[in-house]
Amino acid sequence: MTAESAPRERVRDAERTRAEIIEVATHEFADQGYAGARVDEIAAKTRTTKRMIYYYFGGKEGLYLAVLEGAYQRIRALEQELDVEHLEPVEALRRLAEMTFDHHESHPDFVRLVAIENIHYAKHLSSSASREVLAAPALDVLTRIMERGRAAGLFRDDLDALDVHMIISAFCVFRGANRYTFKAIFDRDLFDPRLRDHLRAMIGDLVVSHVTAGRP
Amino acid sequence: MTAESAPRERVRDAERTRAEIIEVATHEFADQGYAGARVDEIAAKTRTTKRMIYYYFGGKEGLYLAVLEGAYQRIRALEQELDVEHLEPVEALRRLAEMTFDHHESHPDFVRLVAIENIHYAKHLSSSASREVLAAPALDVLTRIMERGRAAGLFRDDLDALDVHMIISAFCVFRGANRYTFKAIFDRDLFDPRLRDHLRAMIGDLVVSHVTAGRP
DNA sequence: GCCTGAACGGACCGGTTCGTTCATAGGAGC
DNA sequence: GCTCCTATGAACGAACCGGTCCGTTCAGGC
Repeated sequence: MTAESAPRERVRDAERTRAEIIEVATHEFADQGYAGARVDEIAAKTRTTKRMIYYYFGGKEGLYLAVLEGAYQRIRALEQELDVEHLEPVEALRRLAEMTFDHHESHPDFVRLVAIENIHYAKHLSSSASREVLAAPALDVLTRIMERGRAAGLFRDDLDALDVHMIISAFCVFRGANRYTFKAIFDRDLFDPRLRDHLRAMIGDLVVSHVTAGRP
Repeated sequence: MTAESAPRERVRDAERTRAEIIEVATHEFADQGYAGARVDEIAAKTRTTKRMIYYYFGGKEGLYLAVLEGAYQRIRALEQELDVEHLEPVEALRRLAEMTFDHHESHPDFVRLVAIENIHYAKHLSSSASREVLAAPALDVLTRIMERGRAAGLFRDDLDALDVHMIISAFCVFRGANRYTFKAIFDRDLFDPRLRDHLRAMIGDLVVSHVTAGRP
C-alpha cells in the first residue's frame, strides 16, 4: 500500500462535503444574490445539513466569501495557462479577447457573482486575501502582447494595457450581466447561438481596430 | 387667484408623499438590492410610514416596479431631447457616446438598478407596461446618425445600430457597474476625476474607429 | 474492543421583516 | 356644522431566517 491510498468511497468525507456545499452555494448565490440566497435552501440542496455550513464556513458570509474566492481562482487558473507567445501580436490580441469571450459565456455564474459583489461595493473581495493575486495573471499576457505589438510598429504606443483589458472585459461582462434587460428592451438575446460568432468576431475587431488605429 | 393655486404647504399631499417614497426607495433599492432593501427602513427615511407604502404601491414588489419604471422614464426623457442633427455624422456619433457616458456617470442609481434587475432576470421589467416604449428613443437617434454616415461614405455599411449601441452601453455601464471589483483587483478607480476625460475620449475613439474602420 | 476526536443531524431560539388591522385626522361638498 | 372619503399613523402578528445547542455516528490509533 502506498502512503496515499486510493480514495475509496467514504461515508464521511470532509473534503467532499465541503466541496459539495461550495458547489451548491455558488449556484444559489449567483442565482439569488447574497441577501436573496437562503442558508436553509442551500443546505436542503446538498446531502448534508445547515449545521455543516456553520461547521465549515462559520456562517453565511464566510460561505459567500469561499464561493467568491473559488470562482475567481478558477478563472485565474485559466488565464495562466493561455499561451499566445507563438502568435503574431494582432492575432494574439484577438485570441485573448476571444478567450475572455468564451470563458464568460461558459461561466455565467462567475459573471453574476461579480455583478452581485459590485452591488455590495466589493466589500468582501476587498478584504479577501486572494485579492492581490488576481491582477497579475489577467494583465501579464496582455502586457506582453502589447509590448511586442508596439515593438513591431503595429500598435499605437500611447495605450495602457489596463485600458485595453477594460474594453474586452466591458464587452464580455456586459453581454452576460445585462442580457436580460437588453432582451426585455431590444428583444435581442445576446446569448442566441446564431449571434455568437458575430459578437465574438466583434470584440476581436473592436479591440484590434482600436490598438491599430492610425497605423498602416 | 388662478385656477391652479400656489402649492401651499399642505399637511396632506398624496402626490408629495408618493414622490417622496419613490425617491427614498430608489436610493434604497439601488444601494441594497431588492432582497436587501428593507421596507421598514425605507419608511423610516421618509416623513411618512410603512402603511403608506402599502397604501400607494400595494407592497414591496409594487414599490420596486414603480422605482424601476421611474428610473427608465427619466433616461428616456433625456434621450429624446438630444439633438445632434446639426452635427456631421462622426461628431454626432461621438456626442451620443459622450452623452451616454455623462448620463451613466451622473446617475449611478440607474446603473445599479439595471444591474439589480438583471440579477432578477429582468422579470419585473419584462412584465412592465412601459417596457416596449424604451427601445425606440435609445435607438432612433443612433439609427439616423448611421444612415447619414453611410450616405456620406464615412461609415462602414455592414453595421447594425443595435451593435453600436451595445458597444457604447457596455463601456459606460461597465464603468459604473463594475467599478468596485475593478478597483479591488486593479487598484484603479474608474470614477477618479483625473481619469474621466481620458475614459470619455476613449469610448468616443473606440466607437468612431469601429464604424469608420477601413475607410479613408 | 475501546477510546478519542472529527464529522454530522435535527430541533430549537431570538430577532427580523413583510404585511395587516384598527383607529382617526383632515379636507371637500352640502 | 355635518358627513363622507381620502390620507395617515401606531401597533400588532405570523412567518421567516440566520445562527446555536445538544446529542449521535463513524474512522482510525492503540
